[in-house]
Amino acid sequence: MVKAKKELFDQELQDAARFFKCLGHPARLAILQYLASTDTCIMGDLSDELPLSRTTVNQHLKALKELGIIKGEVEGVRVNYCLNGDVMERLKKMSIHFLDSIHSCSSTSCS
Amino acid sequence: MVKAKKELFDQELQDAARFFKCLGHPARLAILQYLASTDTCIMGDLSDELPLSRTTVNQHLKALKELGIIKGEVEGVRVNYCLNGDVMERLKKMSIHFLDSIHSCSSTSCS
DNA sequence: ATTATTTGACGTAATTATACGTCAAATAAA
DNA sequence: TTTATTTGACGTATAATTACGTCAAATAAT
Repeated sequence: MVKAKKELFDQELQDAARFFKCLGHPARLAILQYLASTDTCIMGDLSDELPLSRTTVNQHLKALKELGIIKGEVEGVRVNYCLNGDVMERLKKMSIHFLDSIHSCSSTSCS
Repeated sequence: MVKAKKELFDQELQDAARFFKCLGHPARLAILQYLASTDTCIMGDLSDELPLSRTTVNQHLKALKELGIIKGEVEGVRVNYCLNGDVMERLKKMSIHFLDSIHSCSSTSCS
């Protein structure tokens, strides 16, 4: 790659793409599902649940944290992870807004 | 990477992740927006519109075609691209279903 | 018939993502 | 105090993505 070109697109598209990309791995979707299913969740719970090592799970958590989709409450040596309701809501709205703005063509050339 | 682990997750999660991943690049979102805005669209139109070379645009089109999100009608030497309404609808439903299934926790530990 | 368009296949370089092990620091338990 | 847990930082190897140029084949235009 000579140069990354993502920054040449509309900011809105970049933001949307970042969110979608973060949802673009089954491990991260599984993490979100697990966090939605429980109140208390530390990393060990996740790496027990997922077929991945602790370090890899940590990496996926980092990606989700960077977008603010999840947050971690430090409790001593442990960190209790949970979803960020506000960001999840924004993410949901953004997805629906974007997908609704895309309506398929109805011309005869598109069978 | 010793081995890809994606296939160890639920098929449903894998499918959802594949769709989200495909939406995870601003160029592909821009392509979808453009296709939604016009009836007739050949690749030259897209590479004029986007800040990317024709070959790169072609690569993104390929990714979208592989998931069935768009389709191309061959018209002589040209290919008229358009959205696949059915798949777009499925994608929309899947997104909403998945995101709705994730509701943030309400415990006191999650402020 | 010759020239111009348009596309997809192929190859390639650079970047990013994925997966994991090891280690040190911090806290908890013994 | 010593030992065990838990986490995040760091490094590393492999795979995938992104971006582009070149080329041949097919069709359209001259």
